[in-house]
Amino acid sequence: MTDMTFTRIQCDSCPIRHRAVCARCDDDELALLEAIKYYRSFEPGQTIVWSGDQMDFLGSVVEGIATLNQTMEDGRTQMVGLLLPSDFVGRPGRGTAAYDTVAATKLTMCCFRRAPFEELMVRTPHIAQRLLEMTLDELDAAREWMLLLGRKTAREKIASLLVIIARRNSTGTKATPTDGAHFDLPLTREATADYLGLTLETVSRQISALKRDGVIVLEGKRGITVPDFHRLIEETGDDTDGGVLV
Amino acid sequence: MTDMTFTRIQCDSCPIRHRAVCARCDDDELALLEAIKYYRSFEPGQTIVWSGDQMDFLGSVVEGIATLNQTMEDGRTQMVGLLLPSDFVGRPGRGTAAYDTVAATKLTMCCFRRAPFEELMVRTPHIAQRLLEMTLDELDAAREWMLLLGRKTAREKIASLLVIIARRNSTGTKATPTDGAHFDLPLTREATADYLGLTLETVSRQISALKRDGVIVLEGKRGITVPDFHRLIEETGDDTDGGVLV
DNA sequence: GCCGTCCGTTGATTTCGATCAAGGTTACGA
DNA sequence: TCGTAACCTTGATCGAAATCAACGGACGGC
Repeated sequence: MTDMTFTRIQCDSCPIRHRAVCARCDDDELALLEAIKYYRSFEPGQTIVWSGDQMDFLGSVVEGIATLNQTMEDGRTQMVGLLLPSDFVGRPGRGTAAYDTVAATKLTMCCFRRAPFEELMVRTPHIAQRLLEMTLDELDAAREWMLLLGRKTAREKIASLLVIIARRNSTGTKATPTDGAHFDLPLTREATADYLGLTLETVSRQISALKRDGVIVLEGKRGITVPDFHRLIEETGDDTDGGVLV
Repeated sequence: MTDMTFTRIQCDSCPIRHRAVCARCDDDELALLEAIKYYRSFEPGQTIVWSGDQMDFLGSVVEGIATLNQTMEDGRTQMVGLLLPSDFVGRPGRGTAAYDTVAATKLTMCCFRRAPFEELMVRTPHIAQRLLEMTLDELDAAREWMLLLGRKTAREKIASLLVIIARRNSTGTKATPTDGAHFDLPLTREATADYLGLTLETVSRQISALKRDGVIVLEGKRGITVPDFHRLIEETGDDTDGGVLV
């Protein structure tokens, strides 16, 4: 299989085409994007970019999960971004990474070389408009995350994370999964702790507590089944009257 | 003074023109913006928009301070946005507010009616590009805030907030104020607590502690002088090697 | 098979910030 | 001038999560 064929095969299912920058591109523009596009793979735990490094590409997650992390001098770490398939990575107009970008699982990214992408963006207004929409969505997610970090209890934090993962896993954005939903927690206890602003011991204890109380069922270390999804949502502390907003 | 005159006078010093959406507008476009623009004033404590309400305008803060707040069912509140003069409010493409927007001080906003503004945005690509830049800046700020909420101690949180306020107060973005910098904390202890994910008692205690340790000097309840700015920065827990990034 | 490493769990104890409670100060209106 | 309400401070105590510590299971290499 040649590189070219590989690229085309990926492209058919590439979320870029469907949910990200090219959502409204015509064929000519898509051809230009194809020309500056390439794929990269990473292993779990591998750091893609270090904070402060030059970052000569932008891109989207095709498969797997990446995280953005901020670390203080003394080692305290806070995750500030969780990138699932179709999420965009990198900031147009700035070539320097502000955060460590780390592969949490086996990861495939679809990258665009920075300079030609930014050129294309200037010539193609709806790319900036689409990126604006995506960035506003990310800002909303960040603000919900801030409520979680600042005001929720450890138990509510865990429940909230499970709901977020379950929702992104089920088809359709923001869909409420059916009862009995099953999914894998894609993060280690430590990464989960960094997401939630907790220690890994507290994460472990609270997951055990939710299991003990029958809110979730564990299969192995990572597999999770939710017998009653509404019950889990109640544990998050969020408004239960459904996500009308966002 | 007629309304029209008032508008024009404000416009000369209106941050909209200089730092927000019209940064690169030509005269025709500016004239269009003028036509759909109006000013609104609010008193401290007044809620501008409630979460879930219809929001038929977008705009910028001209003078004073507004906050975005998220509240849980049981009353726990987290501030998720602090809007200083020149900051943009509202989300193009969504007419429903996601957060409570509250005036923290006497406040003047410059508003654009939603429908014509969004029309103008479609016709004028660099407005979307400018808004994208601003939104990315806000996202960066939100992520720094997440580190603060998730991993910093109460003392570090207070110090970080003081640095943020002092920097925005001094001329030039991200400038490091001179030693002896003096400014007013524009938030009540309660609003400060909602910003930092603390209780108002803890805020009060930590401010007293920083005063006791000579890091800051208080003048009245809100006035603050920083004798040694570098000393304050050390208290934030952030990298001391200066904001090379952002 | 055995060893070492990584990941996760659980227990004992400590600690930081929350909570409960009491006053103090300032501003403003009657 | 006094009274009151909003805002702030400080003290005593409590509790949730951090920290310190030990252990167990899964996996991979030798």
